[in-house]
Amino acid sequence: MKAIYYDIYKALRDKIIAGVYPYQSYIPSELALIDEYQCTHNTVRKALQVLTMHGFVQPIRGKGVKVIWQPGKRTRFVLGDIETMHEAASRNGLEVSTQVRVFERIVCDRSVAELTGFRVGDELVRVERVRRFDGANLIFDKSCFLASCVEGLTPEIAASSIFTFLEGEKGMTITTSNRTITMEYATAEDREVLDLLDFDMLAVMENRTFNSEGIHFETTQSRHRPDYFSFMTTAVRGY
Amino acid sequence: MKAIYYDIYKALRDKIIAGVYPYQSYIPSELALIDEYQCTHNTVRKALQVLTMHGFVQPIRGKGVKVIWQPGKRTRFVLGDIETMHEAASRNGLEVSTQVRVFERIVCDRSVAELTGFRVGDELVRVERVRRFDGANLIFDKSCFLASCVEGLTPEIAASSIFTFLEGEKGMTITTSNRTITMEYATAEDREVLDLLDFDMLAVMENRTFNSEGIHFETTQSRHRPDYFSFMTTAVRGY
DNA sequence: GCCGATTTGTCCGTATGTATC
DNA sequence: CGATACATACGGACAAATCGG
Repeated sequence: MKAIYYDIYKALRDKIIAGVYPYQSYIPSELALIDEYQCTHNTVRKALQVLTMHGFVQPIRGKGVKVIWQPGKRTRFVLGDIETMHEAASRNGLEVSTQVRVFERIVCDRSVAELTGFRVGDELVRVERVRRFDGANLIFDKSCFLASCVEGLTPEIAASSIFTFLEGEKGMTITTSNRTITMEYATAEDREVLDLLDFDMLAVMENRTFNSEGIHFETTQSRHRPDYFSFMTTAVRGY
Repeated sequence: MKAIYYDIYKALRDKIIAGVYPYQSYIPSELALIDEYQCTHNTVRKALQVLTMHGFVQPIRGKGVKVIWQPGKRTRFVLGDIETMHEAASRNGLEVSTQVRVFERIVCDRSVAELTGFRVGDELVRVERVRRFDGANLIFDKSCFLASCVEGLTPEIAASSIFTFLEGEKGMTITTSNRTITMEYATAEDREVLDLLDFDMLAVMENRTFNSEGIHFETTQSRHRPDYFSFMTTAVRGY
């Protein structure tokens, strides 16, 4: 992302998070931002639009652009943007270790197609990983990747970061991720793999990820122990 | 919303949902859309941007704009945009009835402030509602509204639709909603109020809603029976 | 491998409308 | 009423990626 509007977006976002522009205050006007960043109206507006859709500010006609973001009180694990497990973990000040339980090539049949959204006959790589942090196995990831998109992937890479591998070595760009969050009963397998204490249900987040070609190349089902699950997002009317 | 870009957005979105532009196909090019809607490049692009951020399409440089939306398989209840309980229900083909359990004015103290994000001393209206559909009490809503924003609200209105009242009679515009999804153990009160069967945990969605003035005027905690909870959203990298 | 046509991505400059103060 | 500030749209320019001849 090397666009002017994106630089402005990041600068404003970071100032809001740092408290330079506090909750309920107004950020500088469009005209002031034009002056500061030496660009046009439209470029500033694009930055403000992204800032708005991420829930940081709200523009009010005739008045200004008001900060509506407050620092989160929840510690625990928080998701909501596209980020790797390690990014999320370090943001929470945690060390994650990953154990790869399954790593195999399969051909997509009807039942897998139903679960993952891939087509019957697609060549897939199936990976199951257990995420351990805070001294317990807390997340169970069951993934399928389109084999043609992850050529060269090994169990060793899966244990560190698949996304870093894909975006680095394979030059792929992860773009869109469609998510569904539900709750499910823990299965016998969940109980065997995770440290569930006496929880009998899990927070399940399904993620269908598309690359910059618009190809659906990954479906991951992340099964979280309930006390470590927290998801944040923003909805904006009209946009 | 009476803007050209928004009309284009809606037209394209509806065609995608209707299957006119199926999954993995390309929608008409920007040039074709300019021709069709008699507007400029930029206006079309704004419509495409919104379509992208809602997870319907993904633009690919040099090729076109590809549809990545698939019809959801999940029945049950689905949330994800800003909509009223009744909108959501009718989308799922259900009749909802609402029972108002609590309706009172309170002054925000430290513990309420902690829970809701309002300031100590704010005058609030506290409402508790139980949503019944499919023959069972399935959702327990605990809300607080800024009293100054909901003058004239009655228990009768709360039983039908508070948002319709606010957007209609009071001319308020609901704009941004910051959401957090977690899982919690059911309390004795939950068990008393909801038909929980043998579920001992709930999906809890907290909603902090801002109006067009950027005023945080509502916090609602919706406690869902797990088997009727399903949340969908889209994350886009870069935007 | 090159070139030109097509398509999306970013940005500029301008004009007009609407809401607030 | 005028100044300020956000909202929408126009028209033009060039960059970057893709594809076919």
